[in-house]
Amino acid sequence: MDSDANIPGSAKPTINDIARLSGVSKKTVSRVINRSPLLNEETRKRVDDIIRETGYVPNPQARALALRRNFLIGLVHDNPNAQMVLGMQQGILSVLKGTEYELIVRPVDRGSTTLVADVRSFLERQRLHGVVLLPPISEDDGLARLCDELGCRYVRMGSAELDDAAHMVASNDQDVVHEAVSYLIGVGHRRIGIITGPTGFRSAWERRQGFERALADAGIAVDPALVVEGSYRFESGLGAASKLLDCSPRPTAIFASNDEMASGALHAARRLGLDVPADLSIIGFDDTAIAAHIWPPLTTVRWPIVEMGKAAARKLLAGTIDAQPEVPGEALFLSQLIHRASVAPPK
Amino acid sequence: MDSDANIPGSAKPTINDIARLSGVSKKTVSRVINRSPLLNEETRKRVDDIIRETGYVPNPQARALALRRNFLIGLVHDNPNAQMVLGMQQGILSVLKGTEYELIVRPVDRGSTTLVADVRSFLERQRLHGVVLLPPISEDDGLARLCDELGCRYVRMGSAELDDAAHMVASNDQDVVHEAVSYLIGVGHRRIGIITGPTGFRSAWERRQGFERALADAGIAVDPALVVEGSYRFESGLGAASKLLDCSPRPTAIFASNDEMASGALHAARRLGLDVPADLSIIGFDDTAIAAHIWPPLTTVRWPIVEMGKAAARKLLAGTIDAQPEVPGEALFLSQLIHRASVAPPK
DNA sequence: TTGTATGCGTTATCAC
DNA sequence: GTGATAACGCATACAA
Repeated sequence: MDSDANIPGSAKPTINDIARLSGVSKKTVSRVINRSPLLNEETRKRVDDIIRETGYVPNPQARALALRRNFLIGLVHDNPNAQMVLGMQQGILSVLKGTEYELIVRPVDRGSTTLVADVRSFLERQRLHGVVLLPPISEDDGLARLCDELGCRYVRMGSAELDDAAHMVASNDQDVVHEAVSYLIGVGHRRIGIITGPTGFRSAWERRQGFERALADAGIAVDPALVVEGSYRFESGLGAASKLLDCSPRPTAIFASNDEMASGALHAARRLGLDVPADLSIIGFDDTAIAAHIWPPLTTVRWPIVEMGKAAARKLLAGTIDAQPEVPGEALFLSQLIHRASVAPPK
Repeated sequence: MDSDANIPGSAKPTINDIARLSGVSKKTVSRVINRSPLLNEETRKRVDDIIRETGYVPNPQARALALRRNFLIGLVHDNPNAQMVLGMQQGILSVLKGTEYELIVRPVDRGSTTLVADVRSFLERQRLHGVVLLPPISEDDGLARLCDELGCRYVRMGSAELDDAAHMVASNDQDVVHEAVSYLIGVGHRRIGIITGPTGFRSAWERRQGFERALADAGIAVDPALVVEGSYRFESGLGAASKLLDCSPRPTAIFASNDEMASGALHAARRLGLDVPADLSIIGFDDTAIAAHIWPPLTTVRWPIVEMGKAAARKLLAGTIDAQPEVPGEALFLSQLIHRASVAPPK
């Protein structure tokens, strides 16, 4: 397919070439490109044919300048966990594929006092079509207001519904943890420990709430000694689990707020010569690659992260000519408990 | 800091505003922005002051249109493995941080017959400053030529030096695998199996070469039955290892061409009731999160992937005003063997 | 050393 | 329905 068929010098055709070749004005070509409704179907077709013949593609830079808006989607995050960033990227990109939109990745530093200012200058400069905000910075209402102020569409991803459906892609962390812990209780566990995520993370709070609610619903009091905070990292899981396993009586099960810490807990158990799941049951959260590949395979919670990425992109594209049918109620995504081999009844 | 200080209506200042405020022409302002050498130091300073006062930032869209070149770096890949994509991203972004460049991620499908055409239209449309090509598509010389033709800078990442230093960021896979296998031989192993990567991947070939060279150097013949191909996925590692462990006499050590397959091999050993490392030694490749978190912690090869990402970005930025000092000879990156607990002398 | 005129490729305005 | 003309904000060629 020679896309430069009618253009001498092999320069890429511009809107002017199309206008000349099809005997209409630039503006009319522009109308065809942008699917203007008030257009004679006949001229529409003629121009469209020329466009196809020449392989003309509008120049994104020129459009961006004229429209004061880029055809770019931003992924703004603070590197929470690799699995999440990559999964979201994958979901977003799969929706963007075939459209005129591209993905631009922008890590930020949530510790920085200039976070909002940084994002502001980024958005002002790049004039993005929209952004996806990942946790934990997605929990910052200031950023959402900033997007509104700058006229930049946004979708927040999070562990709870902290915005309206058009701006939110949420998972039901609290409920699924409730289910997981209830399952532990169901097979007979009574002393259950939790390794929480770090204070300040909404996901940490939601998961802990699910844990406590499950205990409460079963009439079990929460023993403060069985609640230890972690940082979502392997070492913190190792340390927290060691602490938990020092308690007496020892807990017979541990819910770790993510897989990495769960795998740390597994190591802690092994150091003490404890068999998992015979002596200690463990449930994680995330269903990362680790979960299925460690021994024993980890019972954990699977987050439909890629689907959430797709939903986020669809929300951002809503109303454009690249819009895809949006599934109604596509704001809340249900995580599910994946049963593997790290849970057994207590001895 | 009110960046709209002197601008009524709070519109962002343009080059015209700066020119007016500092009493010079647009062109002079443009020269200041682009660090033109032939400039009166005095006017330079005056304009610079105004720029700082107003918080003026040149509009990237307008620059892109005028320069026919965007301030964007592309990461083009075919989703080889999550660790690699993310590591490269991290490295690239850390170099791009603070510059005017942004990162745009573009997954492609190497199976598609239109791969080159797809990349071409992507590059033609986006007018990127440069691209980073990840394996396995980085091994495609056609893509490199395409970049040259389109005047798009590029850097290829790979397991061997398949381009000149300015366009290549390579790791020494063959040598480090030679080292790893020699180490196995050194502690006494004689029957060593290998789970290779899929045919057609340069990395697979390099690693296998390293394996065979190490055996040859030790005067050990390669037993074809001890060479099994995998797909770089967990299941293939499980299957390949099962095959290897079926041989008699059984191999006492296995080199798996990546961690995911190594972890599959670990599961295969466990199924047979074999103890690692007492009955079977295993070495992986990648040093992914899995490696340190499985049991026993996996001896593996660490790839300086983030550093390679940084180097790639630095090469792409060379010659720009955002250029960073480039370490000489920054084309070959040395992987290293990470000793953990999955290797022991044979019984 | 600095300024003027013009172009980059598209969209918006407002006529016809 | 369609078209001439002026933005959009910056850079380049060529003068001065």
